[in-house]
Amino acid sequence: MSASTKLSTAVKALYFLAEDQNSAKTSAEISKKIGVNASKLRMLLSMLAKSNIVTSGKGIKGGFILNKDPRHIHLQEIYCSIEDRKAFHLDVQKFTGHHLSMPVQINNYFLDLFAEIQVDIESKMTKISLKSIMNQLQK
Amino acid sequence: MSASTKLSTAVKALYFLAEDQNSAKTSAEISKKIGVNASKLRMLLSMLAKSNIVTSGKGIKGGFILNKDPRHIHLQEIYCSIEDRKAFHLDVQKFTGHHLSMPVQINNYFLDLFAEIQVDIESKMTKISLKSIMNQLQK
DNA sequence: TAAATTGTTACACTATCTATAACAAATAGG
DNA sequence: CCTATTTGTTATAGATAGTGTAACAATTTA
Repeated sequence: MSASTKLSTAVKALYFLAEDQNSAKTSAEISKKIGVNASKLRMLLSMLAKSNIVTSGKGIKGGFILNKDPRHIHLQEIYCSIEDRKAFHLDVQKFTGHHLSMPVQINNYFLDLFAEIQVDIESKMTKISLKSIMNQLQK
Repeated sequence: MSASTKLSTAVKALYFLAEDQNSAKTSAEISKKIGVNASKLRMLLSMLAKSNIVTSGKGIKGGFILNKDPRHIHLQEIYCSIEDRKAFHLDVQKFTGHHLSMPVQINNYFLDLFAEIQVDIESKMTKISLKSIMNQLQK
């Protein structure tokens, strides 16, 4: 599952949970609603539980409940919870030459450039809350 | 080869060609210089030739020559030449439900968001020329 | 004790990536 | 015209990663 698919899947699940914060929803219910395999959903939701974005419970009365105000859940927070890699991870060809050789310098140049882009994207995602997405879609 | 590796590899090759625009360099020479397989380099360079960023010639006196002023070659141009996909291609989970269902709406939301990020990145890459990279590395 | 549900691991299948090889087509020089 | 060289493109075999699902221990409720 790509990082971007993970993110949109997590938002779909959280959106569904946000619609009713009173009763727990099972992975099977969420799966039916958003069309993603229940086992995969549990993998994502267990990570969101570790970040306290949702609470999870096992057993007959178990399932997942949103644990925060949707106004205070931001895309950046969701992303960090479910994905280790940078949002727009980029790699550069390794080159085992002299540390000041041109290829090594260019690798470093691109690492810096990509880091800069990463900062831009993170600042963008930090400004987007689950609530703002919900408002926007209901227009 | 990932899109980002392609880009940094192309820049390394172009950098090398920019250092001497008078004589053609073979893929074998470039390969030795930047540590990338000659066959792979030819694939990249043949695309750059189709975009007229380099010229290519076959035979004994053949090879590649930079065909533009490094001040007028921009990252965006290099990227478009060697890669069809968007720089930061992101995908969203397909969901074959009602066209106004929540999952479909969220897919569309993310497609828009990612397109917006793409525009930001392209404008950033448009401002960076090969010459500016060369200047920066020689500091 | 039984049923339900999470959390995690495993697994077979597919797809993608990687690195290199191979070779036709074109070119230059003699 | 012949030979050596080099690009441009295709193929290919092996490795790596992604996908979708299943399985099941651990936990919880009743």
